[in-house]
Amino acid sequence: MNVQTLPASGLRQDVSAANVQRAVQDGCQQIAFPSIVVGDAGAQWTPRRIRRGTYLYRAGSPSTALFVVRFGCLKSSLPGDDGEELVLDFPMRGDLLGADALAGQPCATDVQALEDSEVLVLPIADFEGACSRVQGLRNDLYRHFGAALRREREHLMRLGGMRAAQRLARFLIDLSGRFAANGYSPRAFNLRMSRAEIGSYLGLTLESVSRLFSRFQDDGLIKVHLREIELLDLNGLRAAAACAEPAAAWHAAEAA
Amino acid sequence: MNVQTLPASGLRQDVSAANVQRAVQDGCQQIAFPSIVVGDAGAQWTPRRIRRGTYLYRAGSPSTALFVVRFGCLKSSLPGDDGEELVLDFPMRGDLLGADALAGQPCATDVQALEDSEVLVLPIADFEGACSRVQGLRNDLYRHFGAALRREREHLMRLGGMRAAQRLARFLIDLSGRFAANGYSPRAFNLRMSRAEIGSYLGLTLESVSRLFSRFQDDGLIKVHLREIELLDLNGLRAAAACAEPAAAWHAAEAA
DNA sequence: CGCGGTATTGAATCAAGTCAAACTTCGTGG
DNA sequence: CCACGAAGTTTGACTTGATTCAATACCGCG
Repeated sequence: MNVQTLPASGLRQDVSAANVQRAVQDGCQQIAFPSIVVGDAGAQWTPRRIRRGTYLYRAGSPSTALFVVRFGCLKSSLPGDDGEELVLDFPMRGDLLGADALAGQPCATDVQALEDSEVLVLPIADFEGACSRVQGLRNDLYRHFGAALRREREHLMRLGGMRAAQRLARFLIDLSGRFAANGYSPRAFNLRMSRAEIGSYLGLTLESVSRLFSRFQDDGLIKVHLREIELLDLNGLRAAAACAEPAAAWHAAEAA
Repeated sequence: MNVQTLPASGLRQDVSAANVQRAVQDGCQQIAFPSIVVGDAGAQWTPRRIRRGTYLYRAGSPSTALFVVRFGCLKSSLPGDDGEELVLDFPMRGDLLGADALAGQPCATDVQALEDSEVLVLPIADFEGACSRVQGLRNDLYRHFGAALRREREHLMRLGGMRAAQRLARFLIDLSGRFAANGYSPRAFNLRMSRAEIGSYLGLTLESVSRLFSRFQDDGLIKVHLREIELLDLNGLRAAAACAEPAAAWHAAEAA
């Protein structure tokens, strides 16, 4: 098992396209919580709905529970001192939230639902008890932490050493994989987030994001209209994601 | 206790300047492992020296242990597919390494000593046992994970929404705090890393880093010669770190 | 139908990257 | 001990990718 390989997951086994998408380079985001699914004594987890636009929690508020996203798409962001927010992640199915609770720290981020979503809640008070009862919960947790750190590293890589086009291409491939793992099509999906939010996440301005979408479309890599997006040329996208030379491979197609 | 506040630490109590430096904005990097220091049954931790330039572990190798840095300064980096490395962090005293072991994953990063260093080693096989024996170890671990995530968030912020000068200023302030917490002077210290490594860490080129050092020096904020650095005007640096407008406050001093 | 929020597009600017050269420091070996 | 070479650093000139400012277009909704 190497870095790219994912741990076997009970959560994912019902998803048909998962295996295909697993290969889409950085698939690290799938965090499995088999112990939750198997469930038995894990009955402590209670579902909770979050309507679009509402917050699961806000930065600074006391952290009281762990959450696992069951479905939907959220946004976790760091509210900047200047009013501007910095988008850190778009948590989706299987992602864990509220880890600050374990450390006994107040919430460090805002978490808002980008669409109607549902999370499973485990009050932190019940955590130790649940751990001793549910075999594997703690291991799942460790795995999650590892995955979260790896995910952030990926993100750092995007922000640190990549061109704008690369970042966006990777982002799309990444999303494709995650949506696929959630049972949606890996080729055509619906961006839950605005250009501004994508920009913040990728360290770009919303205008740059918009421009790049247009350029990708002109190059025949994608078809995009507002938040509807279709990936036409996965390989081309991968090339754009990998290639430091934007004028190379996928640009040649421009002439055709 | 809020986000900025640090947990009480046995590791730090002998350090005189610590309290002063604690205030230096994002002091989150101090991860305390009181349970190690208190030690008693935690005798499982064995020290290990790492000479400058040698690796503690390499990406891809099986992860066998947890490590806590006792002294020295290391570099953890993601070896890029293209040969270029991406510097993720400069672990120092109190920082935990090898968390991949908990998740049962192979090492994801290279970790190399930038100076002669020492780490404490806990073989992963002994981990559960140590947890049950040493009260608080698991909590320390959770705290560490929380801190690590918060630290990465900080880093993301730097890379995402900040100008080059801001990033470097924050980096210096950050380093100052960490060195201080390790018993060194917060005002004058020795950079353990090259310009290229700083650049990689901050998402800049080495030339940009060099230029910015020169500029800070011209503006009277610092004095720098090779890797010897002295912070002359902490407040000015903080202003540079905070201010999105590089031409503002601290630039006025240029005229004087 | 008109309005507000979101997205696209264009033109001008600027920060940072790239390429290249000179200089310093340091370790090595003649 | 000094000369040499390698590695790391500084600085300059130039290029360019991305931001900024601003105008226009579009979609959804009351």
